[in-house]
Amino acid sequence: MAKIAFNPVEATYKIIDGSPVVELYGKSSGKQVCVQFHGFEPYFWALGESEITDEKITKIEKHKKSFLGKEVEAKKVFVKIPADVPAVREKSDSLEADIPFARRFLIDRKITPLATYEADGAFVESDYKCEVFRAEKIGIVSEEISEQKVLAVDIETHTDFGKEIIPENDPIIMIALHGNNFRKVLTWKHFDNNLGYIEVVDSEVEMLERFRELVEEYKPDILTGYFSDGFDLPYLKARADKYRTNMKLGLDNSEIMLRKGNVPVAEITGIAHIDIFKFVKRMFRTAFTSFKLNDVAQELLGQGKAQVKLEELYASWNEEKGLEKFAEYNLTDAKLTYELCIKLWPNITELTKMIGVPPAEASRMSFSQLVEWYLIKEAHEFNELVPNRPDFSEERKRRVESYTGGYVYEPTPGLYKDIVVYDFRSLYPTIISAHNISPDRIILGKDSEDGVLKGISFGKEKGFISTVIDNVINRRLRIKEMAKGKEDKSLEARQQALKTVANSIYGYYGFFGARWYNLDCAKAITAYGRHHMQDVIEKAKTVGFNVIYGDTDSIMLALEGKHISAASKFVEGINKKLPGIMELEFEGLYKSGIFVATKGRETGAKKRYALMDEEGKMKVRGFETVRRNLSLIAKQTQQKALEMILQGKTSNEVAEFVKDVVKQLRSKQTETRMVVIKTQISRDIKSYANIPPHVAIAKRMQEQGKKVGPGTMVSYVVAEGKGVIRDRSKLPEEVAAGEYDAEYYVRNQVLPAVGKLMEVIGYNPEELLEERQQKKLETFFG
DNA sequence: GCTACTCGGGG
DNA sequence: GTGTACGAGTAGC
Repeated sequence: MAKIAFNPVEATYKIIDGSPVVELYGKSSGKQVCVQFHGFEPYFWALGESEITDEKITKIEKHKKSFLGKEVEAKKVFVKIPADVPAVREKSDSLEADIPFARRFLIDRKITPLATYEADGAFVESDYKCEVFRAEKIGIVSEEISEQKVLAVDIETHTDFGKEIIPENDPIIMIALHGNNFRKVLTWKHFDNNLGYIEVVDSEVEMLERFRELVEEYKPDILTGYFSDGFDLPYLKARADKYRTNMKLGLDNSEIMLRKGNVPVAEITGIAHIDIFKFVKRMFRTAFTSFKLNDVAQELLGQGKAQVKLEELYASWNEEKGLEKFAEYNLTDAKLTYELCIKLWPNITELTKMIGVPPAEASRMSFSQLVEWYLIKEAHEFNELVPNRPDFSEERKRRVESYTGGYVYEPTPGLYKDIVVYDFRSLYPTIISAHNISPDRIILGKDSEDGVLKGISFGKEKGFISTVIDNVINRRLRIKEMAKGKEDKSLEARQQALKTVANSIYGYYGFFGARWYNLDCAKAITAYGRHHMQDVIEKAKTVGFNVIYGDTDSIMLALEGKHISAASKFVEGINKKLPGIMELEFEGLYKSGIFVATKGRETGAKKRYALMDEEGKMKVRGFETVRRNLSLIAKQTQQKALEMILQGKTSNEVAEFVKDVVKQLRSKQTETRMVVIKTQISRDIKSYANIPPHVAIAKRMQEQGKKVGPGTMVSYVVAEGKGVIRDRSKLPEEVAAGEYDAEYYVRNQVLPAVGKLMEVIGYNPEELLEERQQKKLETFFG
């Protein structure tokens, strides 16, 4: 018998001689290994008294379990192979009959990917690309994780810029690889260069084969790319298919696997494929507005992509000229991707360890999935049975159910000075904990003791989910305590992971696809949230504060000459009376803020405001920010006007600025690029039932003999004329300078963008147009 | 207000 | 594969 220590990074299973064998791929003494485990039996749970018989059932055990607050006797029904489960589960009220086999193994054996385990057994013969170890026993050694070898991949294709990228037609012309002390750009045309990392082969197919070889030699544990689920890996596979060669990157010699669905996923057996774009997009969902590699890298790494004109690549390749800079560009993309993956790896690691699923999966999971898989893992620890997923009709029913959300205090439109903002720290998680909001503790028909909930209350004994969230919150507080004064990336990442899950549980209760879906819980949480908010607002007013705004968990007070310490003292008093771990905390102090009116009314718009801090940094919420189908002139005017107002410029100054923009538009001096609206064509032109402006443009482009299809970016300008917008839309090159419809841009773009701002500073937006009326009169009489 | 549609990331 | 999928914003009616 041999003993090895290893860190699993991937889990799957195979049927060998009619029995399932779990395979854990990972690292052992710096080398890739596949640890096989025989003898883990597939099973599911069945409720109810009735007898279940099926020839596929190998044995049935009886166990005492809890299920949604009830003690039940459940039958553990075993079958020979995982695929037997779907065939047998229909015969009873089954539970946990859809937990994938490899994941079931991880949960039951308490194996957390990336941690260190020891296996007893022996190496066996195989044709795999790594050694295969047959384990008799697997046990945890430590939670320590080993260093992972990361390889980033990026491809360039031969695509006419602006056209749809078609894998069947457009060859791959360069492939960049970037690892630790490893960089390479493969290509199949010779060109002069001083770059040491270029390797030239004779054809695309040779390049694909060389790529496969390089991956095999480098032996990465992690393969990463930017949007590689939807682009690089499927593309590599498609090109390999075309040449009837293979893209068998899997350690078990399997192909790249593409999961079809709404969201594409590419998988490689034994190597964790991380599409770092997906992870970034979830992690920074609210923090970033753009998720292009250049912007994300700029934000997280402080450096952007290599500056090239990508639209020149196509011709450059044809003419075999100027290719060096594109090779550099290609490598830079791979390098940035590599560095993003390295930088975010601690976060992926901590999420993996917390949720207990392999990194390739944890990195792609939505918030509700993270919560769900965490709860499934915990359920096993708590001897709880996992509820089933909703069926189609149940899901549809849930989709239309709605309920009251957070409390929003309606602001009085205006410009304010010296604003202090307080937040309830983790409002919903702390409510779940403090008020024991758990599906297994619901008591219907009884009001809560504090009088907040009517017709429902929650028992005193801690429930499953409220216990789980309690643990999560407490662990997070301990870690934050430990991390104090230190710069520990993994501690920071761990508290982030805990926060992510804690913050997602409320949304999970109300998510239509959730196993522990519970609208009563979701409603109770928001009811408590509204109660506590209203309570604070009322008390603030009582002691003489001017409450200007409040939304769900935050409240803004105008100091109006009061010292900030008066506000702190007030909040201290509030905190003493809040139940459990609930707490109101200081968020920030702002020197000015603007709140606008709702459309067509006098009342203050909710969720639409801008604040400016001492350093002049703006915090803009709810205004039209960066939407590409809004013209630049509208976006820029709004941004600038907001800035001026918050900096304390007079209403005359701001009005003059906007009037200037209007004047420029009307006097036809605005550059065409400022009035261009861009939209992409997504499908075949003929298949549109309705014709929006950009489709009308696309049709005309077709008539002119231009190739227009899915992927084409259509830019258009609304020109002067009669009828609906689509009849007046023209291609930017068709319009002469100043041919745009000034009135459209003034009234439909600029004015809506700044109108409400102008009202706040005492300007009737109509006044901004008056110049034209005068002009009209002049021309009439002139 | 509802429905149809687009977009994101990638070249 | 013992599974599975988005989510927000806009134009047109």
